[in-house]
Amino acid sequence: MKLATFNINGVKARLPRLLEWLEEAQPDVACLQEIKSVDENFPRLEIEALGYHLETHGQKSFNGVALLSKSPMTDVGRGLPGDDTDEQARFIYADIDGIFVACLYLPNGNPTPGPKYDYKLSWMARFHAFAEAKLREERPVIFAGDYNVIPQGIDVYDPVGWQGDALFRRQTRETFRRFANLGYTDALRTAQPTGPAYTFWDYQAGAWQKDNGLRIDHIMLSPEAANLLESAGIDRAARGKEKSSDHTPVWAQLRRSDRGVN
DNA sequence: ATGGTAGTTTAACTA
Repeated sequence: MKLATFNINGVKARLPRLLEWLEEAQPDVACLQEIKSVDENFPRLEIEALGYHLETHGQKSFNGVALLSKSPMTDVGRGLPGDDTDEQARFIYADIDGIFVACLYLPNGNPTPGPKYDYKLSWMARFHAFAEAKLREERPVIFAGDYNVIPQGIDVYDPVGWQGDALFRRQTRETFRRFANLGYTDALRTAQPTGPAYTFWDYQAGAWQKDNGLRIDHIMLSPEAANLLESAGIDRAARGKEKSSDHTPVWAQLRRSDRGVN
């Protein structure tokens, strides 16, 4: 199974790029973030025409996540548990071929300090609790998406300049590390342990041309899912196209989990 | 210290 995550930054503006990427990359499962669309306006027919089942959790103007899968999805859920007052559409999950797959768009958190950073930390605390509970099921679990977290200095072009930013400050990295240390493996860093592996380049200041990137899109695997990992990578070429998203897709290839693999 | 770009939506917010 090939699973990919892609922050598309607006499904309406990005539809041609999205369709062309799906046809080229042929992911079995795609986790999309920042669809910036309500469910009723999502271009469902175009996606289904490529052979995908589709589940969305949309919102007007901002945020919004979607799951695309060539296999049917069951036990679909929307929203991150733990706060009934949270109206932001940042989390959707489903069972796909025996694997639990969640697509997430973690809050940016800037400016910091302030209410937006507080929201980021509280969202991460709820996510930690969810991921910890999921681990106890002892089965393949995948959390893929835009984490808005730069895990280490190697994952940003200018670590000093970014040290106060909500994506990189110490508390953000520590909170992400505590989640990972529950037992979640970073698929991309398993395939590529060293060196820059950016997934985002700002539209501004020629960031793409200068390769001033960040690694903030991650595919995190439970131990049972990590056992299935064959390879992982970044579709860098997508970022260089006309009218591209400011993010580029990250993918992981996993063996099917239909047997008792240890 | 500000602005640089893009999407959604139409002045301002988010990133």
